[in-house]
Parts: sequence; C-alpha cells; structure tokens
Amino acid sequence: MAIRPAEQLIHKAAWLYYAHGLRQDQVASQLKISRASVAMYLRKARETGIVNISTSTQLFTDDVMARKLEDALKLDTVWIAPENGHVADPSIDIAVLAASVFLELIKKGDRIGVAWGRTIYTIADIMSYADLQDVTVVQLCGNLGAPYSYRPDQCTMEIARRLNAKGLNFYAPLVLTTEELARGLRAEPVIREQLSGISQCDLALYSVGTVDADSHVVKCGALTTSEMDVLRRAGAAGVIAGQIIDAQGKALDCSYNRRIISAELSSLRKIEKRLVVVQEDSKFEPLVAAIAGGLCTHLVVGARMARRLLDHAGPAAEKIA
Amino acid sequence: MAIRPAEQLIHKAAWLYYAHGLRQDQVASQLKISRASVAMYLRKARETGIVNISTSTQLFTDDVMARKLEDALKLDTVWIAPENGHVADPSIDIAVLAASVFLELIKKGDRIGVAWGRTIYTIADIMSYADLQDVTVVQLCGNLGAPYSYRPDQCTMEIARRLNAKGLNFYAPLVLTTEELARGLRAEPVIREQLSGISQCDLALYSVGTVDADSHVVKCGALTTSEMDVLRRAGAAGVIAGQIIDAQGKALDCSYNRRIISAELSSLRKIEKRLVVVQEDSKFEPLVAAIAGGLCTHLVVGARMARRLLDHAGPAAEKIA
DNA sequence: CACGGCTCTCGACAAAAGTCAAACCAGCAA
DNA sequence: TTGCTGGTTTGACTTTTGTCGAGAGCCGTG
Repeated sequence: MAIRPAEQLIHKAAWLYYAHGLRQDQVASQLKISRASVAMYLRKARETGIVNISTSTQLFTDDVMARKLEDALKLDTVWIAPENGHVADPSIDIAVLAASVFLELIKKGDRIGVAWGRTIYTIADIMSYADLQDVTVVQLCGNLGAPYSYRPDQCTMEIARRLNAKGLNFYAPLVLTTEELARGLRAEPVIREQLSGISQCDLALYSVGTVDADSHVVKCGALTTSEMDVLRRAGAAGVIAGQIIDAQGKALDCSYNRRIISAELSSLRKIEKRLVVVQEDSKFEPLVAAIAGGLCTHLVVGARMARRLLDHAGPAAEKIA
Repeated sequence: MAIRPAEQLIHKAAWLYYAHGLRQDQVASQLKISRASVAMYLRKARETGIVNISTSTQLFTDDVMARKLEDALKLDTVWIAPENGHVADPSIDIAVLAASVFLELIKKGDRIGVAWGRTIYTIADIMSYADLQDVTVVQLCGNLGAPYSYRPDQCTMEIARRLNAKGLNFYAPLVLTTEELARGLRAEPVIREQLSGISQCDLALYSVGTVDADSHVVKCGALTTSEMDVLRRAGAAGVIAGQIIDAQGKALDCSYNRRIISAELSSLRKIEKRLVVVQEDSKFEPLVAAIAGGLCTHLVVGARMARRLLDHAGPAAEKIA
C-alpha cells in the first residue's frame, strides 16, 4: 500500500478523472489541489502505466491483403502498417503498430521471449507503459556489444521495465571463439536453465537479420564481412536471435552456429505465438526464410513488404481470396 | 450502413490520435476531414471500445478497492492495509498505516479529538514522534478503568506526548449510575466546556466497538454481559466513543447512553475529518453502522474487511470500474 | 422530381487541458 | 541562523478539445 502521498494522489486523481469522468477542475477541488497539479498527476499516471490507453489493432488485420497473406503463408495473424507517405518515418509506424500488437498478445502470467536488434529496441522505446506484474520477460540469446542500446539484455530489460514485469537476463556472450567453450557454457546450470526455459514461453518477439555486410551481427563484430560472405555462399539466408538460418529456415550447419549461446530454433517453434516484426525492405529474403522455417506465426510488416510477400507466394495463392 | 466507411475512419482516427499521439487537427488534415469530425470519431472510438482506457488493477489492487469503497460508501478517503499473510501480525500493519495517515491528516493549529480502545492505543504506541506545538489533543469521552493502557485519558495523553501537542483531558467517569448524576455532571462548567469544544475539532480519531460479551465496554465493567444482551436485542449495533449506536448509526435510546459522559454523535459529525480505524474482522457490523450514521469520513481497514465492505455495498457499486 | 427524414460534416465558439516561470517549502550544510 | 538545492505547487497564459446548430448529401416515397 502506498503511504507515499504522491502515489496515492496520483492514483486517486487518475481514478476520478478516467473512471468517473470528472473534469480536471472537479478533481482538483475534490482533492484540494490546483488544477495544474491534477494535470501533472494525470500525465504521470499515463507515463507510469497507472492508466492504460490502448487502441485496437484490428484495423490493420482487417484488410484484404492481410487475409491473403495469412492464407498464403499459413500464418495466424498478419498486421500491415500502411505506408502512404503521410507519416514522416514509415518504420516508426511499423514499430508503433508492433508495440500495440505485442501488448495485445500478452496475457496474464505469460512468459515472453525477446530477442534483440534495432527493430526490437525501437518497439521497446515507443511502447507504452503497462502494468503486468506476473509477466516474465526472458532474453532469447546471449549478449553482444551493440551500438546505442540495441544489446540483447537492454532490449529485454527495457521491455520488462515498460511492462512492469520481471526481466530474466542472460549472462553469457552471444558468440564464443571455440565450439568447445560454447558447449561447456551451454552445459552450465544457469545457462542451461535459461535455455530450457525458452520453450515454455507463451510469446516471442523478434525480428530477422540480413546476411550481408550490413548485417547486425557483422556490425556488432560477431562475424567479419568475409566470414559472412562465406556463410552466404554456403546458404545463409537470414539471422534469427543471433543464429544463421538457411532459406528453409533451418539452422545452417556451420561453426558460427555451433559457437553461439542462443535459443534453439526448435525451442522457438514450441512457443505458441511467434511475433515477427520487420521494418526494412532489405529483409525480404531473411523473412521468407524465417516463415519457411515455421519461426513466425504472427507478423507485422509494412504495406510494401506485404505486397512483395504476396507476389512471392505466387499467383496461385493470390486467387484464394 | 453496408460497408461502414465510418468504422474504418473511426479506427484510423483513433489510431493516429492515441497510438501516434497526433493532435486532433493533425489527424483531421491527414484524414482530410474537419477537426470537429475527428473529435466526434474519437468519442465514438472510446464508446465502442476501439480504444480502451483502464486504470491498472494489478499493481494497485488495494488502491482500486479503496477507490471503489470511497465511491460506494461516500467516504472521503479509504486506506487499505494489505493482508498478504506474510506479516506476523496483520493488525500491526493496519495500525502502522493508520498512524501515518493520522499524522498526514493533521494540520497546523488543529484540534484533534481522540477516543480510546486497544486499536487507538496501539496506534498511539507505534506512532512516530512529531513536533506540533500548536496542536491540541482532546479526549472525546469520560474515563474508565481499562486493562493495560487503553484508558481514554492515557490514549489522549500518549498521543499528545508523541505529537508534542497540548493534551486536554476529561476529568469525569465515562459512565455513572444514575441519569440525574450524569445530567448534573454534564452541566458542570468544566465538563460542559470540554464537551462543547468537541464539535470544534478538525480531526477525530476513533475505532468502533462490538456489542457482544467481548466488547470493550463490557470488559471494562461499564456494562454487564446480560445488560449488553438486552441492549443488543434492543438494536445495539456498535460502540463509538463509549456510546451505543444502532444499525443506522444513531445513538440507541437507552438508559446506558443517558448515563454516560461522552461526545454527542452530532458533535462528532460536525468534525470535518472523522478517521475511523478498524483492525478486527469481528467489527464489521459496528463499522457498517458507524458509516451509515455518517460517523466516518476517512477509513483505515485491512484488505479482508475492505473486501467485505465492498461486497456488502452491493454489486452495483462494484462495476464502476 | 420534389419532399421529408436521415445521417454526416463543418465552422465558430466555449470549455477544458497543457505549459511554464515563479513561488514555495522542507531538508541540509555551512 | 542563513543560504542553497531539489522537488512540488501554483497562477496566468496558450493551445487543444468538445459542442452545437446550420447546412449538405443521400435515399426512399408519394
């Protein structure tokens, strides 16, 4: 119980304003404070998640293209963010939508797996605060220095913070220099436990990475440009949770994949809702690979990407709708 | 309305406004409609649940219950002490909360009325020291021998001591053997002054007592078990400041009530802030009676009691949230 | 094809909410 | 004691939002 007058007042103001529909000046006179303070308290209430304002994301699953994509790619639900040039930065649009979808998919008591990357952090950053105490957010892969705040543990923690949930971090590097070491580390009880807990998640949130010189894993130093070149020629098609996958969405058989500490793809597939968010157009092939590998059940993309996916799925799928 | 273009528009407007945080005029220009229409759409969006505004329920479950109680019972403020079973003695919890609430409610220059009982003394006992020199603490009712230090004058003095305030004691017994004597004593200038000063208090602190054999007034010898039995059958529902009240919170018309020296209930009702603290679950009916009689504006109870009060107030009050 | 009846839309105004610098206050150090 | 610091609170001001009545568009009917 909050004895702190501030929190008590904030809650009471929020209650009177949002639940009772009083005006700010009425709240002010009732609480015997100035209206300006009420306005301030209400802002705090919104910021801290004491009140939640959520908008339904139905609109974006409701259109025909989303339906066609669901059918063609056998996905659970697809959300398509419009890219009509009105909004300054279309990628923000996708992230805002993704954040809402993400919040909508969370249920009480859920365990949520979160990967890392620019996309994920953007989502975390714009996500509104919520109050989900019995939710646990777990990190899906080991750590790696990344520019800004895109680090795996930061993504996890930031999302946990926003949700007022428990954050479960991964205290291991993403990639090691030898396979032996990686094997040994995976066998460590702490790590083993974290990894085995992943398949018990109810919801996972990740994006996909490219396998070119611009790839996140290259930029963060996990792989050199030339190593990546080799992998690409060996069939690498994308990156999921730090792991290289081929065009069928299977983990590529390579030394790199054996040297990382990350969620097994089979564990990921056991998670009921696998929410994949893709912002950049360049991530088309990786996304197709991830979908092929059954790593995606819920998808948030922009209109252009949706179009491309539909074209790719072939005219056969087109005419179903 | 076949295809409902409106629905789509409402959705879009709600999305841009709530999820993207645009202003109404920006939304209007983006959707190429007037701002007035946007305002109307937004209202519809709220009404139809396309956007959802809710006050958090998990993190602040006790606060939410407190707000509901305030609404249902028309109380000023309700504080609820959590009873999660972890703490050894939950009644201490309530007392700690009550003490801080009490201190919070005191303002400079206040005159404070204090009744007596185990609850009150517990509060006095754990209350932190403060320095409120221009505060006066007055005893609300006559004296009566009580076990430990629960005597009215002791409660008053202890609180005055803690606050560094002036204590104003009552030099009269709580109950006399004849109505005449009580009348005569009440007419005495010293007593009369004390009694008439009560309605000028700014804050009162009391608990409620039960009307069974375990009642404080019985244990202290003011009434015998059998007398209490009779009173209960006559409609006694609780005890406030040594006085018997009925289920409506009115003073019961009985010889006992005419033989006591205590604050008139009407004087108590004139006090702006009437803080009632209840620890024991058995005091449910007395508390309900006191609230019904308008003897309570500020309430401190445990979560269990709160729940019971809310259930009692009826499901109608429940659904406000 | 003109007519009510209907909803949707808009402009203008009034009301409410947001903002910001200044005042205030408690706690602390000198 | 005095002055300082960090945070809250407030009044005055600006911006944003809600509302209302008028008018526009639409449709079935006589």
